[in-house]
Amino acid sequence: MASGMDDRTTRVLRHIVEDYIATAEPVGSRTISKKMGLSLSPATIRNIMADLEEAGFLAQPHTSAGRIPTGAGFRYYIDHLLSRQVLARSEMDQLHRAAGEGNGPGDELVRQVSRLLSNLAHQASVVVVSSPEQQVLRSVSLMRAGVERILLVTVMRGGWVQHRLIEGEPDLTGDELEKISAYLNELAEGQTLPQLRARILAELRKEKARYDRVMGRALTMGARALADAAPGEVFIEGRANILEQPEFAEDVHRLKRILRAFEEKSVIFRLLDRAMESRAIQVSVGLENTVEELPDISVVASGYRQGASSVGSIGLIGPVRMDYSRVIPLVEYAASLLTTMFEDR
Amino acid sequence: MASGMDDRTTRVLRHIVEDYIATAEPVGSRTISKKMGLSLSPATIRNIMADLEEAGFLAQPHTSAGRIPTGAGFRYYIDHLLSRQVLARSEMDQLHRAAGEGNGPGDELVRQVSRLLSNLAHQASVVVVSSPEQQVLRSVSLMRAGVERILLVTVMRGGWVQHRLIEGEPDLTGDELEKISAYLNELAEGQTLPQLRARILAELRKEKARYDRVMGRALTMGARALADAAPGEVFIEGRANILEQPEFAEDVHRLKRILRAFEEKSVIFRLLDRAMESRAIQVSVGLENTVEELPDISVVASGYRQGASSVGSIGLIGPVRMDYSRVIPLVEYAASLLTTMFEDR
DNA sequence: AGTTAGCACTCCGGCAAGGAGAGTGCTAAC
DNA sequence: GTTAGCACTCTCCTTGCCGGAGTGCTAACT
Repeated sequence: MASGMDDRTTRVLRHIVEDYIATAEPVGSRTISKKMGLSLSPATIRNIMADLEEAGFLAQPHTSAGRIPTGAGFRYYIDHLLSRQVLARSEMDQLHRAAGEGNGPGDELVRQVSRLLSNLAHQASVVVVSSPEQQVLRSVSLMRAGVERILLVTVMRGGWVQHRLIEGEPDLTGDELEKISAYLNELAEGQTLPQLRARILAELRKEKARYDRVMGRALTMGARALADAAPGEVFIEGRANILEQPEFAEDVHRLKRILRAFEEKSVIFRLLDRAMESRAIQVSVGLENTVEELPDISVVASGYRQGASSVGSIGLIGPVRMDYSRVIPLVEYAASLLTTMFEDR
Repeated sequence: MASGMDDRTTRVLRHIVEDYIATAEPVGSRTISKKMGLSLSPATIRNIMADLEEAGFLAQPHTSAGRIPTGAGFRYYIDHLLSRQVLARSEMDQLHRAAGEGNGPGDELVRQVSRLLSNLAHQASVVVVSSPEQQVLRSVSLMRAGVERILLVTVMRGGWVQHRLIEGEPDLTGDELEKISAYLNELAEGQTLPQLRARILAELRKEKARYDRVMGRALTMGARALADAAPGEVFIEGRANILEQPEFAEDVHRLKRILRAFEEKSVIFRLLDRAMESRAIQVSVGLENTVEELPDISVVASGYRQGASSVGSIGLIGPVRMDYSRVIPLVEYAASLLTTMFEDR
């Protein structure tokens, strides 16, 4: 069906989508005719438009307005018609610089890149960091954090730092704590969290642990602290950019819905979920994204990796009318930048 | 001048402010007359209103509209006329529960409380955490974070965790790192960051350091990592709540300005700056707050303490038309809650 | 002297009518 | 299959008008 369109028809569709992206207004037959160098008259374009409407790619807000692309129209455009823009040297440089500045622990890095991405694209940018469950540990440390409070700090490959508080631990001497910490660190290095858990349980079962007090303590504390899986994280930057888009500036209700969604991390998680798995860039248009609360927004996202395993994804969220030809390369570049940054960490 | 108003005049002002807070619309003489039990006729009220306008407490949007309070009007109301609402038991309980859930490291605690505060008040809530410079260290630890990368983790009293990356450190054996870490930890406990810096420099000057390799390394690394002061942090919760306020829903431009300000942490810092110093609650109305970008918003904030020293402040940001009688007790309670939470940490 | 009723006046908001502009669909001719 | 022409539709903007809300002023009242 979709492939049953001839070249001329698709060219018209393409022009309509691009004009609509540029102007945010319904586009009429005359405009397209001019844009195509008057090789076809407005009347002909109108016939083609009628066909496209019947096929579900266009819609009319009202009888005598121009056409606007439907979700399906955008989808077709993205899949078949889109020609990517080449990123400007300066944009790539800016992204690199942002990544360079974010040389703190992992979160600073992604945050900086995300912020710049959002400004370059004039959309809100979102990064999700997957739950650290699959990630590989580099080191762990136990630190005193208060009376009967101990902090377990874990550092993952790639520079992610996490900490969890263990409460109600009877006090230990500094020396004991150091020993316990060192012992746990030894067990942890190179393991994933589930592996470490399993390892701790295995060690606990060994007889020796029962006799060595320090070891025993280390293991039970480790088991306690790691009992429940750590959640992933979500960073959102450039919220104000979405106000740049006329569709949101006008419709306060939509704006409210999307800002509320930003406060609810689980929603964002679901939104970028698919991108994390896949290696290619993902574009969800309007209703396609599985989040009921936000039927009229698009998400362009791409996963980034740490070595072979995907550890998160970065993307943009905005109205369906987005400049995909520019935004898609941007997101892709940002994701690949993150991947390389994490490579040598 | 201000105190030169008789009781009747201030009562009228008070009713106008409260009615305006409730309805967000200019209020007329008839409304006030009714509200005061018709003890005064609309005509009399009009005369009083004219006086109040001359004194700068009221303004008319246009000739035949009612009056709305000016910034000065709100100021006077807050300083002299306000009667605080008593918090509902359930609200206090909710805040306590939020504080209980946030039993992770410090930031989770303030975040949870801030979020709930924002929902109870229907405003955006902001917490700033002062730069950790004045805070007292509980423990530090050095951890391996990558090739030639070491992470310095510091835990403050009150459960604040910070980490900084030290790059380009030649690799050490695990054993060496542990020793260095332990030594630094010993130096750090009970010190503030500046004290620790001074102490490290003093130790470095001692002869012994030159001979003990581990010690020497520990000190130079410590000096490097702590060279520049750590910045404070800012958390903003409940951004979407400001859309509840009709003044923002209507005026997209204002909305944009405030959302942009939220992305610029330094602005928020300046806004809550004053509250951090002072022990009492601070209310800045409109132009009073020193931030040029946001002349038409109010900030209600209060510092919270860790023992004797103030370590941050929590507050609400919204339109000048805020329900101060409710919001002020809320913020105060939240701040005192944070203070008690940090007490036993 | 302060308070009040009465009244003319102003301004906003809503509504209807009318015209311009944009764009369509259809028909008939090329 | 393409195009010109034309009638039609719909939105949007302007204009004018009316009712409502509220004010300020004046003159009468207590």
